Amino acid sequence: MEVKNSRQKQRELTKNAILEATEQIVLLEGWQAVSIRKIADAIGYSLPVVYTHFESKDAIQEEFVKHGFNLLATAMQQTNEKYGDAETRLTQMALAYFEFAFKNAAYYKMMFGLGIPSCQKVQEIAEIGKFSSIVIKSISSLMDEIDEQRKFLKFHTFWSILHGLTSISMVNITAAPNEMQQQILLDATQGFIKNINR
Amino acid sequence: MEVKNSRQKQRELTKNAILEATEQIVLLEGWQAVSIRKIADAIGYSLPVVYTHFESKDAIQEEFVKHGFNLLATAMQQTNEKYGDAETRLTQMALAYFEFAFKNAAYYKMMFGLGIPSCQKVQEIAEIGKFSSIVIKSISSLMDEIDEQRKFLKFHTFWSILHGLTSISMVNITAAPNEMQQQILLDATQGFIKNINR
DNA sequence: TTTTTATGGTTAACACTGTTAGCAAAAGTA
DNA sequence: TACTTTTGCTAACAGTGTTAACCATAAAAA
Repeated sequence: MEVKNSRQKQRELTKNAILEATEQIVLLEGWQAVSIRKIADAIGYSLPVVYTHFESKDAIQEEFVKHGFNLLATAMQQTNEKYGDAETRLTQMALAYFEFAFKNAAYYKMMFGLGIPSCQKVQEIAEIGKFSSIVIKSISSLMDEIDEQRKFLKFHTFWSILHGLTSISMVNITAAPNEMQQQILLDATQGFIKNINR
Repeated sequence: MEVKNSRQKQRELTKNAILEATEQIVLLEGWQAVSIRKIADAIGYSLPVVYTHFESKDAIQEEFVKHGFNLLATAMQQTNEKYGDAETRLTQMALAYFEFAFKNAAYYKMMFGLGIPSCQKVQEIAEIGKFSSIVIKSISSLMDEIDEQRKFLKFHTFWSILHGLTSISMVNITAAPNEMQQQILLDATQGFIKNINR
């Protein structure tokens, strides 16, 4: 047990207040709406006080990224404990991951640096159609069925695999070596092709 | 053929100059380093001139997102034409996608709103370890092998699938319906599990 | 108890950012 | 030549992250 005098206690309290105030803004308006002045306003102190607890705005974000990964880890832990069979366990973990990301969208976006495209107009960019039609054509030549919706589903799956690997490599989180990245790509593609006709 | 007087010609020229100047900055320092004043400086005009060609900074970005998807589409097209066998064609497309993303990293990041995490410090966040160790444990219970590196590879593959689907859904590019997203998730997970022992 | 010393907090400023209003000069049209 | 339209400018507004200079007040030393 460490002894804390009232000074240290006070410091910790206002540091927590900063994080809570920031979370309020993040959840309501997203990280891009966070400003040091807003935080200072919310905790009832003047602006430079924030800088006595965090050396920059990035430092505050880092704290949130850490917290986000902690939340994700516990969500996975809980799912892990709930199911006995290894296969359903992994499937449930996939669902839990997905659920986490959308229930904590603000956190997830911060964790992976997502969110610049305005989320509204991007849907209307026609250029995406060119890309998807080419890939869909290539995928459907491997499929027995000709159901349009299943083709679209498979395309979305394939694209997700590609984009996921790419963006994780790009943010360089796990710092996997270069030749491994290619192996991962081929590994995932193989699994996709194998499963293409269910 | 439309007749363009010298006024329209001039307008188009400076518009192109804006895009080229912006590209220079984007390629050298990334999109976050782009400012309207820098652009104006580069094209030798004053600041508000930029606003006579683009109504906002977001509009400029939109242009780049479009251009990025065009580049991606032609890369896929070229790969598509090069290979006869459907299976190798799809595999080569996966490789081409990956190559495109890293050769045009600045574009790719803009297209998917990637890049807030500082890319340097994120690697050192210990909290990621908790998450990955749990998932790796769950994956390895499905594997016959006990090679550490292969476990890590499989984890990376699984994570890529999850993150890819999540972030594409979150940016909401294709606007796939909600129940389909879950199907895609299960589809990809199934393929991954099926292929887990090669 | 008095005098330093450290500390929590303040205001004000710097150097930026995107965006817009108002005005002067140039170019095209009558 | 006189009038209208376009083009480009300076200056400003309202923000942003960050830091320097300063002032009380509380703790520590004399």
